[in-house]
Amino acid sequence: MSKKVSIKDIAQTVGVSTALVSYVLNNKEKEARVGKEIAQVIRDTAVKMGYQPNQIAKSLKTGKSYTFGLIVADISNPFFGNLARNIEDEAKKFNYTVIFASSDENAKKSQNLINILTERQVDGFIIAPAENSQDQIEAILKNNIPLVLIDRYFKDLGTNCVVTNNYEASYQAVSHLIEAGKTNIGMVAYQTDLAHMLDRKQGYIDAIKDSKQLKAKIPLVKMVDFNAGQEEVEAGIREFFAQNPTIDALFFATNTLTLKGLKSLNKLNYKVPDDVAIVCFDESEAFDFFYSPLTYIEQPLLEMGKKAVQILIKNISEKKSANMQVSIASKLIIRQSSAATVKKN
Amino acid sequence: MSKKVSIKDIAQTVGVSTALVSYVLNNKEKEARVGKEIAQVIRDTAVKMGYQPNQIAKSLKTGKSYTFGLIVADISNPFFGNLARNIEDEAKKFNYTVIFASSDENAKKSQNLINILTERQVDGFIIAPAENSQDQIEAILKNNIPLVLIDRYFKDLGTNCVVTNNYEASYQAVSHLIEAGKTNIGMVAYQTDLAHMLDRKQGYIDAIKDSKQLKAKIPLVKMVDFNAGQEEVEAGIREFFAQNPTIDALFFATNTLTLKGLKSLNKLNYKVPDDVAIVCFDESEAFDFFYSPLTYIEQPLLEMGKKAVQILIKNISEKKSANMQVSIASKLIIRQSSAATVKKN
DNA sequence: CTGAAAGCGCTTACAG
DNA sequence: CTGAAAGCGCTTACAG
Repeated sequence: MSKKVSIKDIAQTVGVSTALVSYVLNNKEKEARVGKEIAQVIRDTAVKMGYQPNQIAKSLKTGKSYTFGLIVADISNPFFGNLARNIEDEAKKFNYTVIFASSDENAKKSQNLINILTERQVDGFIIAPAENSQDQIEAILKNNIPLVLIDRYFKDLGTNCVVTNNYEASYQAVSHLIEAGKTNIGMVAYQTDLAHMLDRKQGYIDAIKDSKQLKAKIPLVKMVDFNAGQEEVEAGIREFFAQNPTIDALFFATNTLTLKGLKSLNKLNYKVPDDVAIVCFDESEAFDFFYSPLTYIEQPLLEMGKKAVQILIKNISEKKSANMQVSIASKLIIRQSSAATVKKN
Repeated sequence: MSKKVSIKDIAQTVGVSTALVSYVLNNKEKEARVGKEIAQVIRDTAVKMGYQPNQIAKSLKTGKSYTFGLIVADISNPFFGNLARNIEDEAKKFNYTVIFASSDENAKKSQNLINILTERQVDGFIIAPAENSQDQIEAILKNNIPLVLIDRYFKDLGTNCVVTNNYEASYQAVSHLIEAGKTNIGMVAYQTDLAHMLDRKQGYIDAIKDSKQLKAKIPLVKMVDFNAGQEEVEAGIREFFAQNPTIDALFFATNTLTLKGLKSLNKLNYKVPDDVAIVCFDESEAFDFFYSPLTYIEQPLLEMGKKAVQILIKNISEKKSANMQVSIASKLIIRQSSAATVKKN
């Protein structure tokens, strides 16, 4: 029923101009040198009338929305859910609000989301870019909208980005498997040109190639489509083993791949770690409950989220700030699934 | 570099008034009876100039932001992440955008978020309310902002809400345990007055009391604080068993409780289902990987998300639409963790 | 068929 | 110390 109260209503009630009310309510009394008593009256009246500022009007006038857009592949994936939560918390510290959206790894959807968010005048973007969305990212830049890529990035674009050390982490994880005595380590990865995935693959490949221990230094990578369901992953893994019967360890490139992969291994009756040792990128509650707790690469989600927001805020407030490419170290958590091979004799 | 192009820029370029441009770009040519050729010129020019409407300005004028606020306990909890995703998708169908926020079950944070979102002129709220936030919900209503509660609700308030059939689902789950031959079924729940939790508890209690099979019809409920960490839950469960050594089944009230509970059982060396059978509310990827795959209550997250959005949109568009309380049936997924007791002789 | 004008709720030089 | 006024980018009666 009650109409919303505006600055004008307060001004009329107190008997001053809207300018004064605005100054006081924005704590600019000193700059504007507003009388102390009248300031107090304005403040009290605002409270009494239940005034809530209209951010939309403020935004239109100031050109700042104190909002930014977060585009991830899928907010229901706990990896992104956690990232989103950390981003939300950090954004709040700067009085920013987050509009989130899921692109499903789909460039068309991604473009659509970018348009919607741009029209809503977000002050900046944090994006985990989908494949083939490079031109969209460039367009944002050309529009002079601050932007930070997260999780993924584009090598050719010198944009801000915050990622984990994909190459090194993979290299380390695979080296760990080699040290554990595994001799035929396969990798299961997504079929994509996105740099983070290529880095993970390259880390795997180089660890194999650099190894002193391995006799056969032949990388074995199985590619799976981004939208592959349980059946496709299962078929892929079956095929992988058929082509390479001597595989004794698998390195999974993401949490979603791992979950589907583990279910596949169960179905195919491979025992972890005796038949196949496992290491995977990302974490999941499920990894703790697998009969052979998984060795995994823990990404620094908290630091990544924080850093992304900080860079974005910096870009928003400073006219021309240099681009930053930040890589934050992840951590290999070693558990049973990669236990050392017991020598049989 | 390039300044954003406005309706005024287009008007000047074409040589017409901003009114015409507005009509055309909003597809109101017929109502405004704009000339066909000039309409086409306007459209072409808008595209050529790369025009993107300023939603903020639109909102200020029309009083509609096409945005709503989603407040959940924690977006990084997959339960809420999934809900959020379904809400996002449904909202998009109505050209709505979602601002999300996490309250951490904390009334103070919740109030803060509501204020922020109200100032941003959201057209409505979808809220999984925190404990003791009843007055906040009432305040939203008094402000005439459309609102739908989700997951949880307040019995005294006749607000819109979309929940699952907590009482019946619990009743059914516990009855299932009784039928499986369990004789001392305990429940682990959160200590809270929130109605969804009370309903789950009551469902448990009544199933015990109504049972024909059970000799001892004594409900055993262990309460745990909402913010309890792994240690507290573990201590609670240890205590629970100490006080009730004959417990042979546990019913967990949520996914987070279940995850901590399972870890506790592992530590305490209870075997599922032989020492304790398990049934839990909600689902989790982890449940598939527990050595004894869990029997759980699957909530209809897709339908809940959709329905909540639909009710909200209806409330926004219709001046005075009746409140709706919707309960959607969940589904008991029966697996090994609640396998029937084998009679020993 | 089209344009001039008011106004959404704010902020902020400017003038006094 | 305070007020009148312009203007952010739009929409929408109103008048012609």
